Amino acid sequence: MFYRSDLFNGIMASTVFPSLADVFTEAILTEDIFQSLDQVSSRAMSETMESVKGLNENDFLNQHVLSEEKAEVIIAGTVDSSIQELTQPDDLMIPLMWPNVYGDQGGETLVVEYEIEVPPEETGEMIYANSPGSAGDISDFSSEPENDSSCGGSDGSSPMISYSKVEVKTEPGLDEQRQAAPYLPVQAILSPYEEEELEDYNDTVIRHKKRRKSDAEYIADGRKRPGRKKGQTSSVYHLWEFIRDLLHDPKQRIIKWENEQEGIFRVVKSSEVAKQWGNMKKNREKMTYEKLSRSLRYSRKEGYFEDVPKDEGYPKKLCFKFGPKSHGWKRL
DNA sequence: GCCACGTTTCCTGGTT
DNA sequence: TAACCAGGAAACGTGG
Repeated sequence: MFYRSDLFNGIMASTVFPSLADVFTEAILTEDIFQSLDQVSSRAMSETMESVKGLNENDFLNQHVLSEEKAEVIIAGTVDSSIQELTQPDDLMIPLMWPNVYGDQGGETLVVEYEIEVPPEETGEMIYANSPGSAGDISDFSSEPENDSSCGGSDGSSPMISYSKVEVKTEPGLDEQRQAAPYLPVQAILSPYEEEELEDYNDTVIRHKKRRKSDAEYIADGRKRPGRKKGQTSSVYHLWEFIRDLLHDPKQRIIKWENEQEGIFRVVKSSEVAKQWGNMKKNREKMTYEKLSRSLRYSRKEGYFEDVPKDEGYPKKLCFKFGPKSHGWKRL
């Protein structure tokens, strides 16, 4: 079973359609997807470019269903375990981080940090792909990079990418915990070792931020200063993504589809959903369904959810519908 | 430090 | 009466 967001949003959307760059590292959480991708990992990326010809922007969103056969053709070209230099938009096709989170492979995880800048003359504006820490980006628990060639070299040049490779050991028992809650991102369940590594990593990020170039340096380079722009979405794990991933988990019984084709779902155990959302956000016991539903109403205002059609027999309570700004909830 | 986003928290009032 | 819904207001955490 393939989910649209898994196949497209995370890997190719921003390549073909720069306007979709904000979903570049969308969560790839289902085990099936990892296995499928691994089996085809050696195929050339050029096949991907051939495969996506003829698709339009809507094919990467939630409006249409692609056949599984077509999806397999597309993902066949998307995976290449090698790290290559990124110098132009098409190079974004390279999978920038590809962890071995499936199967028992000793807990090794390859983490690749990256930063991509597309020259203004090619797109009319700068594009910044999501950085580690975005939704579904499991590199959050990575250790401090061993080889940080991050942007802004000492010679004043501006490298197109930076990356590092690290190994993370999985503590005994974590696999079981993660299997018990497959709808949660990996970073939701961390070992003490990984928590420590995460702190180190965050410290590194803070130090890195302090080294950011000045406005004058960016102007001298003929570039815009990086930063969130109006309308640019956050890369944190959102409530609608949490609910979507819950619905993708066949084992859970706390939320269910009322009409999957329409994106209408119903909360079965409100307190349990709130509790798990609280755990996800490190909010623990403080989260309640009252607060969660308030967030949900705000999300509805923003378009991530929308009103459930009246007079169509849906429950009046605890029933919601995904909105136009959410995606990946419909199965292919 | 500023700013935008996406909540979180608290609240009042209404509905089922 | 409990549980849920609706939305205002302000604060907060995150990340560019």
